[in-house]
Amino acid sequence: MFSRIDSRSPVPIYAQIADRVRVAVAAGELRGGDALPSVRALATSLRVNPATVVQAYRDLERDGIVEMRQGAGTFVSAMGAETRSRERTAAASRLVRQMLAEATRLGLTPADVRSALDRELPEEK
Amino acid sequence: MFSRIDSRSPVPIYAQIADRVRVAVAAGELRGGDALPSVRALATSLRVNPATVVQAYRDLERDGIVEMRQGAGTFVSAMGAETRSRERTAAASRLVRQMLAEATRLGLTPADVRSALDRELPEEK
DNA sequence: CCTAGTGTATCGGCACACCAATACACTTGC
DNA sequence: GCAAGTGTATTGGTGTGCCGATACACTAGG
Repeated sequence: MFSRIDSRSPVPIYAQIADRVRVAVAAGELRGGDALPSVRALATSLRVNPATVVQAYRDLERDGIVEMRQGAGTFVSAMGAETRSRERTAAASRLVRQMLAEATRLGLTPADVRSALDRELPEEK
Repeated sequence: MFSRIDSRSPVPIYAQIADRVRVAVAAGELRGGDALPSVRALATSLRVNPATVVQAYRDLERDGIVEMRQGAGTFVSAMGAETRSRERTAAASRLVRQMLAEATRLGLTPADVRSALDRELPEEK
């Protein structure tokens, strides 16, 4: 599950780890209550420092994806289906708002962004 | 034109300067051949180091927005209307592609992004 | 020419993100 | 209880982006 970690990538290792968990949860491979690898186990497995794994897990906890219980382990938090769906739409909105702000920063209009999205996502049903 | 520069902002000063020029050019306030403030003049006006202004101008030059001529000054480069329009669409595409990459990084689908954009931009004709 | 004004180049400090190392505190299971 | 395994906290090293300082090279105008 954590096979591909690139230490030379510009995206930090802790982000790569957290992203793996995110997509695994989003894809349903990990469900509420499932245990994640322990900080040490994952760290030695990835040839990485435990603190790096901790940072990844803490980010996930801040976003409500997992819960860290001292002495016990780290587990993906149980979320109802509609809560999860709401989280997805909220994340998407944050992303889009941030992009729109960047667009106006560059002198682009919302219409420019919309047509660009239509261009990048042609497969529309 | 450069009245509002926030040195405590997380976005770097050189980016703030470059952005000002970008929107001024996009809005038509600056046209091809117009001279920008000299590196030193703008630097002292903003209470900023000349090298910071240089970095902003170099970024603009890399993007083809301006041309720096040693000993002469910095001028916005003359671009045909269709060239400018092509630049806009290219910039918008870059932005959207980058956002889509981030979205998949978070386990979101293109459909999530599209519906989020529809939600954020309701005024559509 | 040559001076004043322009961009160019290089160095250095500062802050911060990233990550390794190490010692500490807690929970579980026997 | 207590040992093994878990998360927690602190410290420090390394790299890099940001920006200030200073000296250099070129171009215009008189």
